[in-house]
Parts: sequence; C-alpha cells; structure tokens
Amino acid sequence: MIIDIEKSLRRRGIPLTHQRLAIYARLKRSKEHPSAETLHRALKRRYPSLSLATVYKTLQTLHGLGFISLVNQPHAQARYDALTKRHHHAICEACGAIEDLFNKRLDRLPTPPVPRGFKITGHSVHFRGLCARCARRTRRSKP
Amino acid sequence: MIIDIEKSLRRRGIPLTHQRLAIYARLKRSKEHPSAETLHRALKRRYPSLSLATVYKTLQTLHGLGFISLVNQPHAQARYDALTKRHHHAICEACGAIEDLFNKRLDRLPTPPVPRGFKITGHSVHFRGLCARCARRTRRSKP
DNA sequence: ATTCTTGCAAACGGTTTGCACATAC
DNA sequence: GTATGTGCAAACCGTTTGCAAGAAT
Repeated sequence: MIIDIEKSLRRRGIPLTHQRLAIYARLKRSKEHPSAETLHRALKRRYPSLSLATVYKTLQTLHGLGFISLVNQPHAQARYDALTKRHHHAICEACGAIEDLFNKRLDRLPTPPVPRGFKITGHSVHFRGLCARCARRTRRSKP
Repeated sequence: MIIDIEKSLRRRGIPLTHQRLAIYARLKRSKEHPSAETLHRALKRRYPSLSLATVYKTLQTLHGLGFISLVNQPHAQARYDALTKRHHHAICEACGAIEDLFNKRLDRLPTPPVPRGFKITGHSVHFRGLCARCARRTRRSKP
C-alpha cells in the first residue's frame, strides 16, 4: 500500500521520513479531499510535533512526484465572469488563462450514477491543457 | 446592455452607484475572467478613487443577485487527493464537500471545437448541487 | 559527514471588515 | 433625512519562506 511510495522515493534518492509516510498514508485513507489544515489536525493527535508547514511542503513534494493530485489550486485568486449562461472552460495549465467553450453536446451530458442522495443541479466540463501562446512557448523551449 | 442591471437594482431598491455600473460594465466587456485586482487596475485609470475593497464588495453583491458568476471561489483553500487516476467530481454548493465520481462515458467525451491553438491534454466533469446531508437540511428549512 | 527535511516564526498575498464620510433615494 | 455604499487601514486566513536544529542516507 505505502510500499509504492517508499520504493519510489528510495529510487529517486529522496529521503523517506516519518512525516512524509504519515501524510501520504492519511491522505490515501481519506475520501473527503482534505485540505492541508484538515490533514494536519488529523495527524497532530498521533504526531504532536508535526507542523503545518511540513504538511504543505510534503503535499507539494508528493504532488511534484505525481503521487497526489490537487482538487483546487493553492492560492488561486478568485476570478469573475459576467457570462452566466451555461458554458464550459478550457484552462491553461501553464499560465492559468481560462477560455470559454460553448457546446450543446456538453450541455446535455447524461447524468451519471451519483453518490447516494446527491441532488445535481448543474454541471460543467473543464478541459485542461495549454493555450495557444503557452503551447508555442513550450514547443520552442523543448529542445 | 447595462440597462438590465439598472432596472434590476432599481426594482429591488438597491442603490445604483457609479462604481457598481462601472465594475459590471467592465466585467461584461472582459473575456478573460478577470480577478478583482485586474478589474481594479483597469478601472483605476478612469475612476482613480475607486478602492479595491469596493470592487470586492460589488462583486459579492452582483454575484448574490445572480448577475455574475465565479470561476473560482475567493479564499478557497487547496484540497488534495491521493487518487490520481481519472475521475470526476460532485461538489456540494452548500458545504463544499467533494465526492468522487467514476464513469467511463464521462472519461471519453468527444473533444469539442476548442479556442484556436489550444492543446487539450485532459478533462474532468464537475457536477454541482447538494450533497445528501445538505439536501436534507435545505428541505427541512424551506417551509 | 553530507544533504535534505523539519519546525518555528515571521512574511506574504488575496480577501474581508470596521468605521467615518459620502451618495442615492 | 435615512439607508446604504464607499474608501481607507487594519485585520484575517491560507500559504510560503528563511533559518537553525534534526534526521536520513
């Protein structure tokens, strides 16, 4: 279970600390997509000296290694839109640009089986990738 | 253009200020889903006394009235997930809970026509609504 | 022994708040 | 004239950073 991360860290020469294992193990057991603070609170009982800063740093490390994913970005600033009618977004992973997308097929996706009791009122599709400008720049910088 | 908001504010007895109109008008002309700061910077040229706090308050007001929408939430904290394989989310608008959703059909949506030059690398579908608990609570509190 | 991580406290940046003054009605 | 909004500065909260002490290799 935790072995995969142990091996992977070892292989890359990244020190294997108690904190890293504990944080990863806890996140793996959680189903609620916890925040750094939630994780910290939960782990503090067992590891009273664990600091919140370490939780943040560890989450960054694990994310960098592809072991975990972010549901929302840290420090993302709020963005507003006067367009309130249904639409979708293409989000550039490099620069954060958000472009609108209109598409009837995406508007009427079949509602999938949902967690028990969840009342769905709407949906939107998020495409991610590189906007034209960043795609150009990336191509150039990759030798 | 701006008349709809003028009427709507009047009708509700909400004072119609220059700031509100200017902020809404500017947002309506923007295609880049600006942040509060971006709007403030842009408007400051024409309204030098406009404060950032007013921009924030106005955006809240307009959002409350349904005139604008939020692309990301202000002060949303980062949330993490040890599940890195493809999946989708159902997000509760009341409590912010995020539930995982697995669905093959959603995994392979047809790629729609995209803004010129945008390179898509992936997508995910966000359903919004009320989780079981909040749905129950809402029903109870609505007489 | 060396290199990388941890924990602390201070700094940071975006957002909110409290309050005196100004404006819309 | 009253109620509400505005602008300012301070507070706030989540996240990051600098650094001395500690742990992993």
